[in-house]
Amino acid sequence: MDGRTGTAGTATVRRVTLTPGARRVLAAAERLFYDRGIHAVGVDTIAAEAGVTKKTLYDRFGSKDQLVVEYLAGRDDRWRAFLIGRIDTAPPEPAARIVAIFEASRDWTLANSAKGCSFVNAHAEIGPEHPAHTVITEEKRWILALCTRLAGEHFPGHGERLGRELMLLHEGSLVAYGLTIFPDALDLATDRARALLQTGNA
Amino acid sequence: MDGRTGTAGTATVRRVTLTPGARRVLAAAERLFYDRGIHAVGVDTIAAEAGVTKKTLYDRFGSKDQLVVEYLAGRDDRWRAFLIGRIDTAPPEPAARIVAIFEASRDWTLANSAKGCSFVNAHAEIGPEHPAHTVITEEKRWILALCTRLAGEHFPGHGERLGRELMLLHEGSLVAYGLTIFPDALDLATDRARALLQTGNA
DNA sequence: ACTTCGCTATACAGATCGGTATACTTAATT
DNA sequence: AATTAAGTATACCGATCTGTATAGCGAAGT
Repeated sequence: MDGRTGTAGTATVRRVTLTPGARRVLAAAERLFYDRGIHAVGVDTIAAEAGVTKKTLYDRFGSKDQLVVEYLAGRDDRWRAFLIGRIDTAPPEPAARIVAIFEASRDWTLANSAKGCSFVNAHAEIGPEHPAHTVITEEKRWILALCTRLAGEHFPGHGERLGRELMLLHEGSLVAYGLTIFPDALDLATDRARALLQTGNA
Repeated sequence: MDGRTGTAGTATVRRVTLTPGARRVLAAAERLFYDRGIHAVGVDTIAAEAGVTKKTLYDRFGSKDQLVVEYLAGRDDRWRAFLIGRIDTAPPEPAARIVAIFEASRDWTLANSAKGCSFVNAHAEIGPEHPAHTVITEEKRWILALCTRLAGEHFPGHGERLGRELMLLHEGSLVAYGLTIFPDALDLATDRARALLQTGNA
């Protein structure tokens, strides 16, 4: 996948050349931003964690804002690629693919999102004027569109409604897991999605 | 309700005397913290917005961390009082009371939470070591316990599972609304909750 | 051979951060 | 009449913030 224009890509193009130093900066930023929050982490900390000078960081990314964009766009890329891989290897029936979404989300979240959805968390810290804001909203619209399309194939005429209902379960499970409200949130959401697809409107 | 020990109260006690100045500080902090995020707002900004000197702010609250605690505890108090009022005036049947929760959440959110749940958003910014962390988790556990209890009265033996499923819908709707993924999230969650209570396990 | 690229090292700028100190005022309490 | 509480005004502290400047180094490309 070149930049962000592939099957899973968005309109946001990768603006930075990922030199070895830039890669380490991005890796450090992803960890620190997610764990501690965007505003709580300074560029000095990121540079130190990456074992890189601040000049390298600014030569590659130009600003902290842009680094935030790359942080979210990078997670977006990897998550979409992961999800698409799971969907492609799932049975072709739309219901099975929807279930595959929830199972992929569970596995991804267990491995990468102990504090919940990184996009939701970033949204809490930045306003609409921030260049990373569209990355957040587009990611959510993308999953919604995916759920809606598959739900429409499964239950023609009810794609819109079912897609949104699936999104409620999906986003709810990430919050419940991230805030440790209850432990089995990710599996519970999968169960509920399955039930929703069987009855259509129970 | 005295402090935070009433019907809707938690273990967190109000540690500050709410003098007129302190009230304006808290009002300004609530608005700024919610709109811009906790780390993005400085104490100077809050004091200026409240029309108060920084000394007054520190005389009343002692630290920014404590002000964050009061911010979240205050929202918690008002939201719980609002919700309990709605539940008390709803029909006594547990199903009707659960629906009342979702309708109350919708009305409260429309009036106070354009950017989604303030506790979820705060959780994105602070770690477990922050004194406000327990305010967040206790608020979520409280609603979960409330849903679980009512769901158990409605469907004996299935309170735990139904309560959690209701929480998925509730938290999901706040995210979907706060990130404007789709506009009717709050009403849709109410519909889904109603359906869930009718079939029990559809 | 010369230039460009990616990088280190260090120092610095101006602003803002959370928090404190000092001195004064005003109103209510005792 | 003396004290206390709640407040203003202002100045300051050291730390940290984002971002820039200067100088140099080694490897790769032309």
